[in-house]
Amino acid sequence: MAEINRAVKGTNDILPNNVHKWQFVESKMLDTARLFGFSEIRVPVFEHTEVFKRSVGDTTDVVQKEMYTFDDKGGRSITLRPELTAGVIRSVLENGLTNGPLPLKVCYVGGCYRYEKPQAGRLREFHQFGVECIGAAEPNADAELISLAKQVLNNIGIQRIALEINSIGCPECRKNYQQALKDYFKANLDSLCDTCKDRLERNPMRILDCKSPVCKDICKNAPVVIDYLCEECENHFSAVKKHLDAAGIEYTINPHIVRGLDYYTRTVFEFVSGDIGAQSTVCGGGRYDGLISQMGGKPTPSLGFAMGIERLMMVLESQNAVLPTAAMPDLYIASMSENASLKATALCHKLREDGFSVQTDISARGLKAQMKFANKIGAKYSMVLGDQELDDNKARLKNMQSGEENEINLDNLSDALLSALNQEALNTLTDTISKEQLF
RNA sequence: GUGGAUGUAGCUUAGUUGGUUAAAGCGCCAGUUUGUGGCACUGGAGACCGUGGGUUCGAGUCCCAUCUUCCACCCCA
Repeated sequence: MAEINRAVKGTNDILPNNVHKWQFVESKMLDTARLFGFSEIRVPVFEHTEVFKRSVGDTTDVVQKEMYTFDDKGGRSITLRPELTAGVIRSVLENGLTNGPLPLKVCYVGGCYRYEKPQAGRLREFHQFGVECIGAAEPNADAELISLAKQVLNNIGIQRIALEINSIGCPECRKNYQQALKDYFKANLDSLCDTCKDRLERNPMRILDCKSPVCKDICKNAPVVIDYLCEECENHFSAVKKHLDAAGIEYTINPHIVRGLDYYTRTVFEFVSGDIGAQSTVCGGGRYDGLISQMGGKPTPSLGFAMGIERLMMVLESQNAVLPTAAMPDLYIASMSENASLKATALCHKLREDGFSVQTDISARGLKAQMKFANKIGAKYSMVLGDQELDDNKARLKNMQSGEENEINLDNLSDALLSALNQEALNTLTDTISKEQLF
């Protein structure tokens, strides 16, 4: 098939028949974040390439082989954001937001771009919801952030989700740990898989993440970060755990969580789902105390997380979560003559001004076809306009579910429709209430 | 980047050992007393069988290449 009618590899369209699910999920996310004091921030889809190299890390896979980078016509090296933290921090610094009251709490929703090989839960364009809390050093900030993530997941209807936490320490204690790791793995060098041999010098912590059975086996007895934390990091981590306990949030400590982005320090965490295949991390985040100074700001302890919206959608799908259904039109007006069509136009205009969702025939179809259409689009009410109705200035408002009809005066259409819809809503409400009372 | 699977109407699929105008269901459009939807019936539109080569008298069926999609590695959300 020609390129012109095919989406780029690894990209997805969100079609009208399920865009409401996205709208629901995104608005829940932003609403929940607001409860914790976070305001939305919107930053560009692309940045100077350097922004990502500096923050995400020059040696990471994301920067080395996954970025969409190009020169613009002015000769600037531009990169499509592979994640949003970097751009958000850039914006925060550029606009002097750290000079305002701290902590600064911002959140975002947006597309990210990574040149990867697509598979389940992995796309080249994907969407993240995330938050950044800037200027908060205390351990209860970490716990608050995790509790926000947890509540977001709850509020969109995710079930069976596991929280795993770890501390990877500060640059100081990590130095010792990495040395200990290297020593340990060097002793087992021959048994390691090839990729892990490479990792040994570059980033030994990644070996802990390896899925190869042999490496996994070796890792069982490897030194654990937590044992190498300096006193401050140790205290911080145990305080985080206490606050999580206080909030009643369950977690397991997974010493193998090693975030792939360079900027993380101390607390790191993931929410993992067993329902969506190999790409099971649905939310990842942690503390990045060094990032802001790395980006040219004053040292400012900060933290954040990001969630993959597509992956969350997959979890919801596989858990058969009940999402709100799309809003249906309130009324469909069928018309049977030129004059009726004119009247329909006038009525639609008025009703829409009054805030109703109304449709009428714009395809010159016969009455029967119009009714079929009204049915297919799920109109709650329908109304037929012909010469008779125009003469009487009256029509019958038909409830499409029950088939009941009520004669109404066309001058009072808005009021009649409103009270019909209200009655309907009331009925379903009392219906569900009486059902609940049965139990 | 590596590996495995896949590709026939909008969707889900059938297509016998290669043999005329490639089927079906759903969906779409239109009709079944010319003023009323959901059910039923009838009809219609819609496919260069992913793409490009090759083998053959003849290819949706066989071979090669390429692309897409899916799954895993890797990496991450």
